[in-house]
Amino acid sequence: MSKLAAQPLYRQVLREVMVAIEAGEWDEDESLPSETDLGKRFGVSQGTVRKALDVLVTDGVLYRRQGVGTFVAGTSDFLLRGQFLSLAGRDGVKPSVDLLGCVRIHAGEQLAEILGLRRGAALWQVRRLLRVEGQVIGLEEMLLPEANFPSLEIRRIRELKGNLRELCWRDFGVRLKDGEVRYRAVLAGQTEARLLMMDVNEPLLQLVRLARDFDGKPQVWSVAWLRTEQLAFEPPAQFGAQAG
Amino acid sequence: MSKLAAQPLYRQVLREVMVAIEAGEWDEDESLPSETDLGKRFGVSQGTVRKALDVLVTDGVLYRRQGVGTFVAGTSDFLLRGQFLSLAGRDGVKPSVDLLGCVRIHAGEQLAEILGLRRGAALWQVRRLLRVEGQVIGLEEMLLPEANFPSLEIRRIRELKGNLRELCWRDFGVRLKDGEVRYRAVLAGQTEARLLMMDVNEPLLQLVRLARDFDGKPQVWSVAWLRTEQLAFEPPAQFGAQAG
DNA sequence: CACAAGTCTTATATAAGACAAAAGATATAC
DNA sequence: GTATATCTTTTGTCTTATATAAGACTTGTG
Repeated sequence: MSKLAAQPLYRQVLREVMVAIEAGEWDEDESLPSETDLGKRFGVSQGTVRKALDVLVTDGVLYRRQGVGTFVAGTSDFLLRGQFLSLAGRDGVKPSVDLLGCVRIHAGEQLAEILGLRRGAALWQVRRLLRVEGQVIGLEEMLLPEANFPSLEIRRIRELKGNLRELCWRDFGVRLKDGEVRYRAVLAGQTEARLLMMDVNEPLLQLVRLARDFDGKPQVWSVAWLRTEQLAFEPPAQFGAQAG
Repeated sequence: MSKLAAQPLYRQVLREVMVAIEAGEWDEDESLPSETDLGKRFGVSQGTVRKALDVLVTDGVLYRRQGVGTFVAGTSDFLLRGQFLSLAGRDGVKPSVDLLGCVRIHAGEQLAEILGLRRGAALWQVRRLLRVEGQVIGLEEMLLPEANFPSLEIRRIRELKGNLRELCWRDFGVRLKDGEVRYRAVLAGQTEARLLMMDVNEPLLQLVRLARDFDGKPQVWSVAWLRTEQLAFEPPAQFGAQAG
């Protein structure tokens, strides 16, 4: 391991592992080499590798199974992380996704500023429909700078089953890190009502998120509108060892 | 440290530290003994203590400052964790709280089941109003079993500035752990509209949470209704070492 | 005396190595 | 053939040693 950096060893290991993942060295749900082997490779102890992997596990990049191995976590999709729960019940469901379309638009002033672009910059707008048991339950819209994702094709999105997150780093080398989500309650407008097959002025749960890459650069702006008459939305459980 | 338990050492330490905190051995923002000293006390090494504290830090029970010490985190209040952001802006504000009242009601069937009580069991209903810059922005309602919190007095709640969380473990020894929050969009009804000084059928962001104690027993059911015309709600950032 | 630079003490933070526990795979007994 | 033991590989736990950070204290200097 290079000595030049003034960073702790485990941070350097963390970085290297992250790079390897980004390079596609191990596929999704494929096991990494054992902590011991990674230790040999980087010239550090198993414990140090472990500490690095700990961070990636709590970040959701990896998951572990004792006695078996450490695996690359599926690059689960944007706002879809999280589940829907019936108002009384305890068991949640994940929605299925239908790609609606992918068109080229231009950034408004606000959006341009948020994404760090000049006004009027070209953007891809991708829209998807969320369903639970056939019922349309949500609409999701993502905006990506064309500069960073030059040849975004709907065909390719379909190939990856609409998983934009996966696509971003497979085809463009951009590994996205989730940002904070903001919640609002809004009334359905014309567009939403039409796509979600509901009446206007019905309440919708709106989620907004800015996803950045691991260098902190803004990459994807996404907004979702969810119908919550029958189901409530629950964001993904955050990790960290369970207390008790 | 007692050897009887078939749990890892650091879990036992974790438990003991938690008990000590619950017993009020160290006040809010007061530093714990050093990791080394705690190690002596429990008969384990500094590293083991550290691992236990790690969990409590990511759980938000403690916080650390290198070279200084480890401190008991303030028992910040329920749904108030989280902040409000103006729709464009990036800097959030925390709302101020006004206690509306505390009355004794009886559990309906559903609520009784959720809280693990018999139907019709007595509950305390506490209501609070949230304000940002004077503007009423939210209503919060909490329901606590009278059995576990026998003498809940509005005077006492006021004393602790409406911080129910603090009150729960100061006066009743119940340390609450946050549960997952569920989100919905609803329309304002008569009651909400009146208390929030708005029209009926305006959209409201509804947050529902079941808070349990550290033994997993359900303790407090809370619901909040938030106006999000001007501001969006952002839940608290979850911890875990920052990647890099 | 005032003030800044060094250094001492006490914290947390990191690293390595030894060992334990869990999960599969494989061999063995019956 | 099937159940049970044992072997191997992997993650998980724990200790010891050392590094780094932050204040307090000391000391030199105008």
